[in-house]
Amino acid sequence: MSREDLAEFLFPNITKTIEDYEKLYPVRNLDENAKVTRYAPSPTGFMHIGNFLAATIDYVIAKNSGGIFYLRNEDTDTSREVDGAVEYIRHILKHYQMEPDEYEYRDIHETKGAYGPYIQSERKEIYQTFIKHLVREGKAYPCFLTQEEMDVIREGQAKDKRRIGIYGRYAKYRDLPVEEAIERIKKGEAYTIRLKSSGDFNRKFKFNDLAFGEMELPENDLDIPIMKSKDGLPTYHFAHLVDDYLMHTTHVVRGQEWVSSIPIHYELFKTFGFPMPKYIHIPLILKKDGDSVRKISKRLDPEARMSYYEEKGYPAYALIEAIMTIANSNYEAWREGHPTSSFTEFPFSPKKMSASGALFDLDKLDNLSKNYISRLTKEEVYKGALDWSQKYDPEFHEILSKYKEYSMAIYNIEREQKKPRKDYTYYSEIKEKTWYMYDEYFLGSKVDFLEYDLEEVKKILKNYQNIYNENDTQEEWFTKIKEMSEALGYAANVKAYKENPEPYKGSIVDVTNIIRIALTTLTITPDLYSIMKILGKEKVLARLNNQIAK
RNA sequence: GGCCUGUUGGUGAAGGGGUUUAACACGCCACCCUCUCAAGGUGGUAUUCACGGGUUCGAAACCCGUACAGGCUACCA
Repeated sequence: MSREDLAEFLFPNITKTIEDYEKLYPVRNLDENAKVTRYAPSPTGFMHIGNFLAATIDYVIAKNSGGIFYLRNEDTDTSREVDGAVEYIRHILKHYQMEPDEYEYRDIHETKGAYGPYIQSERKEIYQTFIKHLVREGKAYPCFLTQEEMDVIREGQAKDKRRIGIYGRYAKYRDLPVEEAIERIKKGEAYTIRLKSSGDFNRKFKFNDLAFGEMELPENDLDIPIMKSKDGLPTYHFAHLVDDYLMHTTHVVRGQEWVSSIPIHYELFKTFGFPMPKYIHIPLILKKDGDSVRKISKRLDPEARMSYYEEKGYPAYALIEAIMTIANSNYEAWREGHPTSSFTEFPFSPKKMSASGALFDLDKLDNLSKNYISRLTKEEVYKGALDWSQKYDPEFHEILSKYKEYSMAIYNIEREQKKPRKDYTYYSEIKEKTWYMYDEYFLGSKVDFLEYDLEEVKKILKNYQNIYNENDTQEEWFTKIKEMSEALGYAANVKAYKENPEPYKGSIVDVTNIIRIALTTLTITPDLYSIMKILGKEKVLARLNNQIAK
């Protein structure tokens, strides 16, 4: 019996050939410089910030070159699959304006692109066609090693300080006679298909990574599994080969943790004689943990998950800016010169990427976000707050819907000027900073005048009630406050008071603080005059009366 | 243990032999402005580029070694 027989026995239903698929998926009709990239996540139900970095770079590279950015669902590990995961990815990509040109969304029955299926579990036949070819050529074989046997091998290798893995004499089944293999399978023994590696670990090859530059790596000599026993699906490495070949990916962007797999991929592509895509291995996003630094972890670090940024309500723009700064630190300088350009116009350079991992700087993100929100119009801020609260704070959402103009007036305080206020870092902060403007929240909260004497407080509030006129200009209003302060024994000039506090009960700061507390419960708010304008006469008087009546 | 990759401030980093007394941005600190804030303004914030050696008239930059850090070492991606 021959290898041909083994191939037929293993894959009796596979009738297509590699050539058939090559015809089905011809070279893409694109410009010479157009790049084809993909975002290829596993549907595990969350998105890691590192994956987001990769996706962003993928998107920029494709769009910047007039190429294609497609989404491929890498669901070969059925045990890790989570319901709704792809739907989540779809939402994220949409939210960050990185919608793929080709995709397959089962949940909404939508698919686009001529190089599909874009879901790996639907590509089983394709993979098996390539595997069958390898078996026929004697470059892959069924392996009957059990998990227990492999554990023993690994332990032995570790003990003897040998390299770990299935290679050389540990590859027990690589030369098993075809008859015996068929017999074992007929008996129902579980098997994987392994690559029969022809590499030599002591030989090096040169590899050019677009980010790292040239590196020298040892050849792969591991008989790595290419097809799993459980469901006949390929492993990542093999799917990468087949998919990126057939889908004509030109640039693979992935995390640095993959550089150690390059020898495997190099051998795989070489075995088939396929051209390798270009690789851009991107820095890992790290996290400070005590004195040391480690890869940011979805389990330990909330900020590793994209959902963290959504929950807080960071505008998509801010996160993209922050992530682009990590990709290429000259991005900020470019942005200064191109304030209204899309990030996709940025001339991204893989070489300029840091080779060492980057700590994600939340302070920087906050700053970017704060600046961005400050440049928005009041309508845009309102929209942002409305969208965010709809999902994360329904009660606040109701209030916002009810008081649209009123809310926008709040957001407009010191906004329409050259240097606008920077109050809000993210949308969830808006409620924290404006709640007292709404009676729904204000009326139920405690008003605490701190260490101020309550009789004095009432006196000040009564006086203020008398001079308050909702039609005053800001200047008129402030002049009145000053006059009132002096009349009550408070210094109108803070500087003078600080230099010589003796003759006074306090300063105008105390007076305005008391009014501020009465109106908002807080000592820190935006400009009082603006707040009263927005609250309106009725609310202002009611809030003052409330305290006087106590 | 093996293989690979890194190492410039609190953070992202620029710089790839002399123009660096190490850019820029964020953060932090101080002061000014000021009704509290938020802003805004001014200034400060690495005597030095992990360490040791070498090459050179000259090194953060080039070479070698060491240390340290990180990644990978699954029928996970």
